[in-house]
Amino acid sequence: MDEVDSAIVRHLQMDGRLSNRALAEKLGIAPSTCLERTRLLHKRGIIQGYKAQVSLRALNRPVQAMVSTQIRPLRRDVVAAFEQSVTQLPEVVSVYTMAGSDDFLVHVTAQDIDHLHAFLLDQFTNRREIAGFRTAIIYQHLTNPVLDPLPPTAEQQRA
Amino acid sequence: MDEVDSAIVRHLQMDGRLSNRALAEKLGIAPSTCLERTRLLHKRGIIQGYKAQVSLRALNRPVQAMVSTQIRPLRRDVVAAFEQSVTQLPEVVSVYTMAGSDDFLVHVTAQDIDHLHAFLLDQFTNRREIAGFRTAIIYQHLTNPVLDPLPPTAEQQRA
DNA sequence: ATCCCGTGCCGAACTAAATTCGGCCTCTCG
DNA sequence: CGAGAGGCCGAATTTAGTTCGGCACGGGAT
Repeated sequence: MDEVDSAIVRHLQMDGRLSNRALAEKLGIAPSTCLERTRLLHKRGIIQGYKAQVSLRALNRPVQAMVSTQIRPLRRDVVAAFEQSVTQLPEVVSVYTMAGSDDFLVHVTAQDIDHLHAFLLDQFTNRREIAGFRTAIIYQHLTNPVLDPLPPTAEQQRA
Repeated sequence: MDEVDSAIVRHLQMDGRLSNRALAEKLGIAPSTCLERTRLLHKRGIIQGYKAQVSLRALNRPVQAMVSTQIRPLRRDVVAAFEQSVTQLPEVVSVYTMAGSDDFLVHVTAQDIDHLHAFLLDQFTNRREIAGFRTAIIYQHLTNPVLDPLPPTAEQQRA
């Protein structure tokens, strides 16, 4: 993970479809070298994949909310089942498993407030393991375009 | 936005580097047609771009936390300035602007707990406009791989 | 019913990119 | 000082992206 690798990661975070040639040119290296580097970044699991960014508005899901959720009993199998099933609901964008008074933060999207309410009544109120939840509307969700690597720890250096 | 468009969106959410030819073959349409469709999805703003998914662990940032933040005064300019500056900090993954008792949820990453603590002391404790914040550690963050479009509203139908 | 036009799709031709691979350079270790 | 490994390069090949002319279908007007 030298400076070239980290530049590759930075560029591909901004534009995941940047062509290998264009990327090579930006970095001042040969396309074949760039390809090799990028392949290694995949193999090492540093680059996990590529995703299209889709407009929630265009998908007709302009309403977003964060649902703070507690489940009981807080057992391994119950936690795993909750994460697994909730993540796959179409209204759910992502699930944060938390330490603290809330066990999960569930980021959900809906067509409008009525659908959000219906979704919560159907999927949350009904579930036995859900001991309680609070819903907060999200006005806006901003994302940092680039996450830079940090210098490796002493432990990672040795590996 | 017919069934073909929505299939394109679904596939590109799962694999943003899927080649046009491979995508066309999956859908049973000609590459030229598929290219045309995909271009229109960009032009309409439905597909906003592509991003490489990077492993936070490989980037040496295994610790994640959600920081619930209140700012005062809750004025437009103060809110905008906060969002803008915080989103660009390297430790920040994303910022949710919220309704309710917390004004923001800030998703942050760090090398370890010590760095997280230092980051909060440097960037949050110091700021005048931050009236208070609570930090909760994130054990895990799962993401739904595919967000499907919802059928259009009556209002959108007319457009 | 028929003609006309617009829309969308197809596939061949062309342009450009991805990929492979042999060779070279450099650095390190014996 | 020589041998080997690693990494990089660039030409050649394979594969993909892109353009464009033409065809088919469907709707509306005559």
